[in-house]
Amino acid sequence: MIKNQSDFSNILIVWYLQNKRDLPWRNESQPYYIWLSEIMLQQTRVAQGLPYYLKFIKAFPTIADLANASEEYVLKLWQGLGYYSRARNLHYTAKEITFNRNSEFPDTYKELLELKGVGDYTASAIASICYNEPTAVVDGNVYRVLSRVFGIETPINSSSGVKIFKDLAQELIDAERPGTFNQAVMEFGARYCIPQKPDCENCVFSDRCEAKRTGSVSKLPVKIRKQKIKHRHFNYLVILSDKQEATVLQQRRHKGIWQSLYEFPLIETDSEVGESEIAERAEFKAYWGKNGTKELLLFNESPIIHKLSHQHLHTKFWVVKTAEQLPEPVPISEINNYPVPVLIENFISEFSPFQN
DNA sequence: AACCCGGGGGA
DNA sequence: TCCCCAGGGTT
Repeated sequence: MIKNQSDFSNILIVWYLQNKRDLPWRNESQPYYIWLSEIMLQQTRVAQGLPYYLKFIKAFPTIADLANASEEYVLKLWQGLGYYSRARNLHYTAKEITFNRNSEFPDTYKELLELKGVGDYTASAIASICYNEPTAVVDGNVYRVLSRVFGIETPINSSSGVKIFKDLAQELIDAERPGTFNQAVMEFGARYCIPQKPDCENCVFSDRCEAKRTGSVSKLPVKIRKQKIKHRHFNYLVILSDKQEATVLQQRRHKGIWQSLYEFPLIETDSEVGESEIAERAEFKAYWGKNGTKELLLFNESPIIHKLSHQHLHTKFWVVKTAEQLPEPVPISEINNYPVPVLIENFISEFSPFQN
């Protein structure tokens, strides 16, 4: 077992200094860059978030640049990264700091926690990395490392588990270099103490890891509940104007998936439907008019199943060629300026009339 | 406490 | 297929 706090911390930090990746935000101490990277990496692998981080700091070198951008442009750059409320909250908070707080970034855990989109993890990360405040981070990596090294079987997503792991991490943190400690635990979890088949024999904690001693590495951390997948049926009306120079996009305003992103006019049904059902819907008839729809044809015969972590979207794209004047036409040449879900982006890139 | 929110990658 | 990812917000 680990004898004391400095024992765990020292072993860990030695490993970290020898094995850490050279990531761009590790060369920064400006809170804006650390904040940006932490928001982007929430529930997101470094490999996936990295190109977005580089794109953002290039487009928005300062927090004021971000604050002065339009939400639509921020969402466009965020497109494909998922969890779009992160982008909306990021933009909201950039404006809050720039315009209401005299461009002064909060510099304590407590104040950071008040920012929209900043929870316990992110506030701890920024406070420790930027301001040397000894506040321990607890993310998926920390849960895994601590549950194994200390043999803790309390479910990580129970209220008692959250407190137990936070308290333990707080006991273990190196008060002299909290930012290094926090990043070290996470890096160790991400690169060595991995979910599946970690190399326990050569681990720096091999002689004191409780899970290794009891052979329970593969069972830790314990996690309860599994969300069940919900199936939905989407029918998109891909409107094509007479000369095929314009289409129609609508913004998703209500709460739910893809809030604030754009999509084609949507008909959601309880089950898969055919052409006759679509033709009866008011949403379709709105593009019918006196001059008549010239064509209604199905782009994909079998539904495209777009899989989110908690929903499967069975999707049909219905191409509607109409002679009607479109209410708010979107020129095809501008379609790529709109932030859209990956499901829509994939269709756009495959649908020949939308290619230049 | 339970549920919602994306998309991608690894085994 | 299933799991998980440098989590946070809402109800």
